[in-house]
Amino acid sequence: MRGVNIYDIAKLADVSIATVSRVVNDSSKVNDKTKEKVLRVMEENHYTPNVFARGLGLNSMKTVGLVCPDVSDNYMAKAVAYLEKNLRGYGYDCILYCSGYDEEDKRQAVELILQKRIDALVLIGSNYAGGRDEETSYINEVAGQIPVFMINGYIEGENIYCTLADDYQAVYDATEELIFAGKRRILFLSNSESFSAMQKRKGYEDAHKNHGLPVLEELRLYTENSIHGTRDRLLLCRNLVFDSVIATEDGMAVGALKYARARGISVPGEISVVGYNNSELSISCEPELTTVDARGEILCKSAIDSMMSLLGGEKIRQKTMIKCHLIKRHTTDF
Amino acid sequence: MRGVNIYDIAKLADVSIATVSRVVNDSSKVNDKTKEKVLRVMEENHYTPNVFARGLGLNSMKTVGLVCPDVSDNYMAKAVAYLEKNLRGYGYDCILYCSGYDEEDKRQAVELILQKRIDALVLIGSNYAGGRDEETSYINEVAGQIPVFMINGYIEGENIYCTLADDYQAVYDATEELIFAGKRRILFLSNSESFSAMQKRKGYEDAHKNHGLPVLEELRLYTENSIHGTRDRLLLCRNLVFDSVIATEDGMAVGALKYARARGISVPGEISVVGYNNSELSISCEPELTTVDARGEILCKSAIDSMMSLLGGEKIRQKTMIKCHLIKRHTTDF
DNA sequence: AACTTTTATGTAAGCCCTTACATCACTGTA
DNA sequence: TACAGTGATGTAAGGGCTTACATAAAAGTT
Repeated sequence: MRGVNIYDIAKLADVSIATVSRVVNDSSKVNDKTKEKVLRVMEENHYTPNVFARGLGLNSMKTVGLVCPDVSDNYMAKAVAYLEKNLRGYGYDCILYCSGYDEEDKRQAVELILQKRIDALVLIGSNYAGGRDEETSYINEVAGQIPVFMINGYIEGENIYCTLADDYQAVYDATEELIFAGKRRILFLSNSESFSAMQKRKGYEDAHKNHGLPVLEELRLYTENSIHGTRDRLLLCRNLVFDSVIATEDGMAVGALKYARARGISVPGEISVVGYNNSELSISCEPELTTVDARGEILCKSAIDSMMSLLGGEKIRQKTMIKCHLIKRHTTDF
Repeated sequence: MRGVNIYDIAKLADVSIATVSRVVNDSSKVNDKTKEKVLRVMEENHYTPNVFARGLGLNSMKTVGLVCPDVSDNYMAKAVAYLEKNLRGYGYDCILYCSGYDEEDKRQAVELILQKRIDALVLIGSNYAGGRDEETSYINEVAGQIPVFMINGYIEGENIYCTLADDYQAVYDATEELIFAGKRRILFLSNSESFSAMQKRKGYEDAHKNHGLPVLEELRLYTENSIHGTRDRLLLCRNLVFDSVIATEDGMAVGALKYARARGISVPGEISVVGYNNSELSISCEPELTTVDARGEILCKSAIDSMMSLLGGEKIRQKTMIKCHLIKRHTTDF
C-alpha cells in the first residue's frame, strides 16, 4: 500500500534524496547523466511525489479555490470550465465550491476553501453592492493571506484583483439602441442587487437621461432568473405596458419571450427583447435572442494572466474592465 | 506568516500536542474540562489544522476527484453542483477536472487528479462503449487504489461502482409512444458511441423490432451536440424524410426544432420531437420540448450514498440503475 | 494494603518532502 | 603550488500532524 517514496528512488538511483528532489523540481543544477538516471528510475517505479509532504515543505500545493454561486448557470459554467482548463495548463488544480448566491453562504464557502491552503482564490460572479462593509470585509481579510481574484465582482482592497465586463456601457448602448428605434417604454428586468446589476441599471437609466427621457419606476421589475418564473411574474402584471425589454440575464429575457407568446404578443413586432450573457438559451429560444456577450472567456483569461504574473512576482493592475459586444439576433429586428 | 500550529495551541492550553490532536479529531477520550480548554484556545487563536500535515499523517485529505467532460453542459453542471454540495456536507472537498470528451484526455485527467491522493474518484458522463479494453483498463488500475464511481458510465471491475439512468428503457418507451401515435419514420439523432448512447440506440431499435417495424439505417444520424450544428446537418440532408425525432441530447433536439422552423415544417403538427436530459434548453425553445428526465440528481445522490457507505466500511452494490421519466411538453402533442 | 483496571495524558517515531548549509572534487588563476 | 571559484551532491533540520506505546493517576477489587 505504501507507495514508492523519495527514499526508494534515491536508493535505487544510488543518489541522495536531495538529488531526487532536485530532479523532480528541476531546481538547481543536476548533472545530466544523474538526472537521466533518476528520471529513469522514477519512471520505472511509477514514482509520484507525495503532494501532502510537498505541500508541507512548500506550504503550497499549486491549487486555486474557485467559488461559484451556481455552476448550472451556463455563463458561470463556461467560466469555471475555462479557468479550470487553463489553470491546469499552469500546473494548478482547482477546488470548486458551489456557494449559492447567499452572501453568508459565500462567506462560509470562502472560509472552508481557505483551509485547504490554496494559492489563490477566484470568486466568480458579482458581489452584493449593498455597500455594507461587513459583507465584504472578510474578503479583505482573505486577501491578507492570498490574492483574491474577482470575475465580474468588485471590491476595493489590497491584494484584490477584479476583472469585470463593462456592464454599464453594454446596457447603456443597448438601451440607446432601443431608444433610437423609437422605444419609449423599456422594461428593465433584474434579479439582484449585485454590483454588476447596479451597473447595468445605471446604464439603463443614464441612457434615458442623456436622451431626455424619464426613468419610470414602474418599468423596473425584479424577478428571479428563471424562464417560467419570469414569464409568470410578467403574466401577473396585468396593467404593465411596455414596448421592449432589457433583462440582466438571458433566462429572464427568454421568460419575457414566453410571456409574449402566452399573451399573443409578437416579438420582435410588438416588443423587442434584449438579454445578457449570450448563453445557450439565447439561441435555443424563438426568435433567437439579441443579447450581450459578456466576454466570459476573455475575463477569465485576463484573470489568469494577472494571477500568473502576480505569482511570478510582477505587479499587476487591480481593476480590469472588458468591453462587451451586443450580439444582434432576432428579438430586435426593427 | 507561519500560522499558529498545534504546538502553539498545546503550549497555550498547557497540554501536549497529542491531546490537541485528539480534540481536533474527536478521537479517543479526552477529559471534558481539558477538551473545553483546548477548544477555547483554538478558537481564540483561529487555529486551523494544517491540511498538508494532516494529509501526510492520515494519507487522505478528504477530497474527491470529479472528472467531467464538459461542465458547460447543463446536465453535467447540475451533477457537479449536486455532488459538490452534498459531498461537502460530508466534509469532502472536490477537485474538478474538465476533461473534454476525448478518451485519451480523460485518461490524462484521471492520472493527474490521482496525484492529489484523492479518496475517491467520480467520473461523470458516459464512457466509450467501443469495447476496446485499453481504453478502460486504466480505470481498473485506478480502482486498485481508490474506489471509482461512474455516473452514467459503465465499466465492470473490482471497486468500480456505476450508477446509471436506464437509458435503454427511456428511449424504448419514447419510441414506442411515437410508434403508437402512428409515426413510422423516427429519426434517431446521436452524437457519440458512448455506452449510454448505445443503450439508447438499442432502446430505439428494440422498440421497432418488437412492434414488427424495420430499423432503417438512413434514419440513424450522427451529429454534434449543438443546436446550430444539428440544424445545419439536417438542412444538408435534402432527401431525408422523417415524421419524428428522438435525440440523445436536448441540444440536438432543439437543433431539430430549428431545422423544422427553417424549412417551414410545423412542430408538433408535422413532426414530433423528443429530447433527452430535461436541460434548461428544453423549456427555452418553442414549442417546449418533450424530453427524458435522466434523473441527474437522483443518480448523484445514489452515488454519494454508496460512496459514504463504502468509505464507512460497508459493502455496496456495483451497479445501480435508475428509471427515467418522459416529461411531456409540446413537441409531441399528437 | 496490594493488586488490577480504567482513564487521561504525554513522548516520540513516523509520514515524505524541501532546502540551507556542508562537503568534495575539479578548473582556472596567480 | 596554493587557493579561490564553480559545480554536483550529500546531510540533516525542519514542516505540522497522527498515533502506538509508555506512563501516571484514579478507581475498583479482593
